[in-house]
Amino acid sequence: MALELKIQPLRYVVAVWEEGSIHGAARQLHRSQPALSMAIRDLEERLGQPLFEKNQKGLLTPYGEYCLPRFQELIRQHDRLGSDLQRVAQGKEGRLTLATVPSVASRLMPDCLAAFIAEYPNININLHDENAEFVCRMVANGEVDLGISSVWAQDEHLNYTHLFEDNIGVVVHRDHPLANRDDLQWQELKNERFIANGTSRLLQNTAAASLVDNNDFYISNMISLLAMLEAGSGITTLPRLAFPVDNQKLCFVPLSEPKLVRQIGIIKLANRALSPPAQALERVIMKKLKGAIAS
Amino acid sequence: MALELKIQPLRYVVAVWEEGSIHGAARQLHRSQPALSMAIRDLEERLGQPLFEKNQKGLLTPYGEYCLPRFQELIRQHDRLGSDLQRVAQGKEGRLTLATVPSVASRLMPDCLAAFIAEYPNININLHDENAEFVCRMVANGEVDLGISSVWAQDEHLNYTHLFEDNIGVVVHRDHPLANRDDLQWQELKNERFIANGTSRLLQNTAAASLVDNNDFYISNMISLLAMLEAGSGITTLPRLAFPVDNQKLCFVPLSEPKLVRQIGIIKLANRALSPPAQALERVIMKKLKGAIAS
DNA sequence: AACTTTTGATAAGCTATTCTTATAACGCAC
DNA sequence: GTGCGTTATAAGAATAGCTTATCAAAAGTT
Repeated sequence: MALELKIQPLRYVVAVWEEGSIHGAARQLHRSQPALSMAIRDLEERLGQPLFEKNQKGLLTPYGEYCLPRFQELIRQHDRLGSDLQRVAQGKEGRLTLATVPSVASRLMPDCLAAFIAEYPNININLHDENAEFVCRMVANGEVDLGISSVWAQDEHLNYTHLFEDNIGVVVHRDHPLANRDDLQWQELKNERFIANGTSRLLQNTAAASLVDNNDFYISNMISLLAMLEAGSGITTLPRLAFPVDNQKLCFVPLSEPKLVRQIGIIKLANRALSPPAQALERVIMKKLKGAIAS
Repeated sequence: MALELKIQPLRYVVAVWEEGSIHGAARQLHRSQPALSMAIRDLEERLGQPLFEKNQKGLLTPYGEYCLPRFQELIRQHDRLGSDLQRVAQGKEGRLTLATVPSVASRLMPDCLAAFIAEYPNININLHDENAEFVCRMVANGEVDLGISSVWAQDEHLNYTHLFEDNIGVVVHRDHPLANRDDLQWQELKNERFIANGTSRLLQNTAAASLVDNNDFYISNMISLLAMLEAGSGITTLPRLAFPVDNQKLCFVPLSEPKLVRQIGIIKLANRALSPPAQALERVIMKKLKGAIAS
């Protein structure tokens, strides 16, 4: 009942019509003449009507005239789909969504994405910056293809690929007595006014946890936080990458005891393949950031 | 480069997705499980990306999710085209144009077309009535698929299939002295006022030609012609089929010397196949009219 | 008109695809 | 682990699609 059409014989019909003869079409398609003869005869039999007038191939029957544009239409749609799927498969086209923590978004992504769009100019990119927890959640929910973050919580549905470590240190005003030190132990901060921020939870469950625990001064916004510190109103901790490189008034001093790092890596869904553009971006990121050291 | 997609494997992908497993899909499609496995793997390789997550078939990769609706779309278009072409090939759908002489159009076509549309209700029919010359010309020009007419002129591009003969006779008022005769010889009409009409050229090159030749009274419109005759203002000749059956005031008397007939048959283009609906109508016409005698 | 050239049809055989059966490997539940 | 349900793999059969060779028919040439 169904009548299964194959694309190839339809091409033959169109070529014969275009060339005006089976021979010419066969030459153009790099096929032998009987190949076309037989394929077209088979198609005609399956349709139940001849497409070409007998004794004068190249001239369509009325039914053939009805069929021809429809054949061409299906061939067009087929070919369009074929090349579209191929471009998407190769990551040359499509949509890419990713989420990173703000420091990565502002310090590392510009370079990565520049390299990416140079190679894949037709990808629609969507970059979210959120805190580590939210990045993981967006990946887990499928809201983004890829995340770059520290692991927030062990989640068996998520897969973490390590990229580099980011040292955590203390941020103080350059006039502060602790400034210009090469390293610090957390106990030296006991009497400082500590301002917690979004990254402070990295101290939880570490030796320095009490810095945060005994504290109720919290500023989430980075700009406000820095302004506060620049005013000399306290100190905070930040991962090095989150500390603005060109800041004139503040100093970053690594913590040596305990030495604290946040692990930055690629977060993706476990047991789930990446979309082709995401695969491509992952390759770029791995090449650029694998083993990099925040500076 | 091109990437040739075949419809069948696309169906497999859709079925696996619908059924949630290769096994289920294979059962539904009456194929073996490896057939689907291999076809899908081949497709994935050709695309360059997996469509299904490994270890959990039935779950699409992001790329697979991109592909699936497009596969379905192409399959839909393919199937729609297939059934459309099949319906058209069987003459169940399409467009049919034909031209006949007016007498055939009004006396014979109603029956024929009624029988035709009973069998082929979805054909768009277009019936022209024109004189024999014009019918032939429309067929020759491809303006209509089929003509029913007498042959106007020998034309090697046209093909004539005889259907029946139509006697030519004299039409007179019932009060006329010649009325109620069984037959007539043309000489008996010499002194009558002869009104020529569109069918009078059938007398050309016959023994009765002088009836028309020596005459300059011509009425093309059948209604006007009949009104003229009913008023007793003259006589004319008509093929029997062109004489209205239920006319109360006029009589039709066949010519016996010379016995004149017009040949009515199907006119089509030589060396050209008919459209499927035209083939279907031709069958109906042959069955209904072949050898019929005009009465 | 005979001859060559061009074109399409047919037959036989080869190859690649596509399917089947049989069997192994895997993941999952118990 | 064992057992069940599923998928992957291997080997072989069926078929679809192609090629070469050949013939027949039509069209163009001399």
